[in-house]
Amino acid sequence: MIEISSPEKNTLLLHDFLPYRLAVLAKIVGISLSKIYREKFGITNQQWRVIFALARQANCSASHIVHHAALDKVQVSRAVAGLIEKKLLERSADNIDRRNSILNLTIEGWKVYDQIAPEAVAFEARLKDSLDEREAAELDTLLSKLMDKATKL
Amino acid sequence: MIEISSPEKNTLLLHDFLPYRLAVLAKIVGISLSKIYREKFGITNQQWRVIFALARQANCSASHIVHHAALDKVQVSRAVAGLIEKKLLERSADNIDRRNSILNLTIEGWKVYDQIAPEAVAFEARLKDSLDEREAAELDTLLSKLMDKATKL
DNA sequence: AAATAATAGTTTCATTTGTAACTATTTACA
DNA sequence: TGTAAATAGTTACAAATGAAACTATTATTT
Repeated sequence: MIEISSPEKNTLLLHDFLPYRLAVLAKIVGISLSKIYREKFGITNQQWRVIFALARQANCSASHIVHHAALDKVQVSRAVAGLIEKKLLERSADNIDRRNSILNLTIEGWKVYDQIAPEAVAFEARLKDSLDEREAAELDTLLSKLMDKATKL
Repeated sequence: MIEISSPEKNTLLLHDFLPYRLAVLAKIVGISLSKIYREKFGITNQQWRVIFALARQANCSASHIVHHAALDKVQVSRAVAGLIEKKLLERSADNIDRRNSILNLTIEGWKVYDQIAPEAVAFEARLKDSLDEREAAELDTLLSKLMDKATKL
């Protein structure tokens, strides 16, 4: 039996390697998106996620954000400090458990959210533009499956 | 006509937001994968990409790697310097155009590649484990489309 | 041929990030 | 009750990163 030799037989193709593709795609998308909140409002990606999470759920603690924005507690702590300094967020004490802080967007914070959110939605729509409805649904399923698997590796 | 009010009508769901999902997935996958080259060989992600690119194409310049490993020239410069120090890579001069360097894996570099590559392939296979053949092909298509779109935003 | 621009790559410096150690408070348990 | 463990969050320090300035060489223009 003849073995057909191929130059790529044992050579990994970076371009096709799934972790690489995900990293490059996520980075490009992230940089593109960040222009919306960074250039206009001087907000970092982590700060944006905190705003995003607080818009969804008011009166929550930093650790709540940790679990809902895929940030670690140091990142949240720093993002919150930055947002408080910008007066987009305010912190009050939780008298039931004084380890917790209670976080809320300020009026200004909501204004920023209300300006960025529609642009973010539009950005996502443009990104998905080349996908039809079936493909978009499929993408959703595939990302969920991969996410699920990745957290169990 | 009655408009059904939904509490989420205008609230962006971070969890469903495509750029966020891509960022989180890529990060988790990347961290998981990095254990293969980081813990065993003390190699960074960027160094790994350079090795990966050089395994594919020997005798190439740093700028060739820039274009084939999604790194900028500073990242490549630093990764190359680190790999030379580890004696996994060697640099020679290009006498036709002396601005270029000519990069090659050393024997040691190939040994490292030969150890990591199969593990990387196995890692990717595990990640794709939950996808059937059709889904894997679909993922490929969707990532290509998104990548294409993202570079044009 | 001299001056200018372009390319390849490196270095520097300021900012960001990650890890670990820390404070404060609450919970568990012996 | 008192001591240890757990949780919430911050701070400090080292390492990684990004942007800009820099060196060296080659290409282009006049």
